[in-house]
Amino acid sequence: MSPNRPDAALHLEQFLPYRLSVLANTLSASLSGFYAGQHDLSPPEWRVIAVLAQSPGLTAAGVVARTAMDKVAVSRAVARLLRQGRLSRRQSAEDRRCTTLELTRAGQALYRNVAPQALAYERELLQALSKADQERLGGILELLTARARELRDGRIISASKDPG
Amino acid sequence: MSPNRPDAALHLEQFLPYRLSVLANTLSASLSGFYAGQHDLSPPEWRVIAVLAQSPGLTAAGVVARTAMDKVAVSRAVARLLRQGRLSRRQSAEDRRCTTLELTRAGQALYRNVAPQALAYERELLQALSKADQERLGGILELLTARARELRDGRIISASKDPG
DNA sequence: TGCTTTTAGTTACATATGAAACTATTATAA
DNA sequence: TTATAATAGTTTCATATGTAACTAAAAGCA
Repeated sequence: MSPNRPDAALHLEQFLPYRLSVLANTLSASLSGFYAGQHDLSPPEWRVIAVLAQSPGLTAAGVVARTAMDKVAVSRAVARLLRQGRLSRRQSAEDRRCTTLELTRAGQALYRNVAPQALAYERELLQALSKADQERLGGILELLTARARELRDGRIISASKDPG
Repeated sequence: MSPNRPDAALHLEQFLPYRLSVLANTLSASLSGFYAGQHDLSPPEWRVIAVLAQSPGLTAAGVVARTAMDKVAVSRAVARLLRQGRLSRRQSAEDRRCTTLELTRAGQALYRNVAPQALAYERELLQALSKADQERLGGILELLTARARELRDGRIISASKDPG
């Protein structure tokens, strides 16, 4: 990848991808415990609900495009939400391959119930940070996410030139 | 980050736990592709290697304590690393329940090979950020992780008093 | 038109993961 | 002591997840 001092030690608890993974998993465990315990809702299902609350009438592919979920996850979440009566779908007339998705009344009620609690959770979390850090965080995540995608997609082979 | 009233809409792509999850998963996919492709090594296995490189002679429980991994994951990773000859273990004389773990020469060689590449990857990633943001990030992650654990363990019920 | 490719979405399979049960050993305490 | 609880680590089982294969419909194109 890039030639650093080849003998630099890696300290796991200081390693950024590891730290992000631990944090994200901790949050995810809290939240999914809450979704599951209170509402019989898995995290992928919640994501689908949240996205459709904002953008009713999306197709499954549309949900995929807006959520970093893969299409199998979306397909399964949608199937379960349909069974639960939280979602309805209608085959498109022009293109009979796709179906558009909408929240039912029950789905909308669920969203109105869960969304404020999720936001309250986020607020509690952010109170760990100063106002200044809260404001930086959004930008930092955006930059890191963009870079992570570039690295994953191999658009960056090795840019660093031993910056010392 | 998000100025939300109790009835504010939740926008998934702005929701901190979601964003962290997407970022962590992207990084994890890159890295585990690399570990697996180049070294036949799973992420949990890599974590065990990294921790033992720093702290030889830990028990499995010691690895658990230092890594947010659960004991089943550690047990499985250790079993596989033993089979691969990357780890050795010795039953403790005082307490015959526990075994101490050490990297073999092969394990050490693997660590010396992978660690610099992982660090290089981290460096590439961090170059997305200004020097100032790089320095803030560590502190932010520490604060968020601590708060996330408090929330998960229920030590905080609801502290916020509508700060808006 | 008819052949090939692409896209939407589902299903099948193989692997990963975590909770809980289990084995073996040590600690506690009546 | 000897019953009870606690700890280290493994195994079992049930679920989650991703890859690849599949079906159906549409698009490209010869």
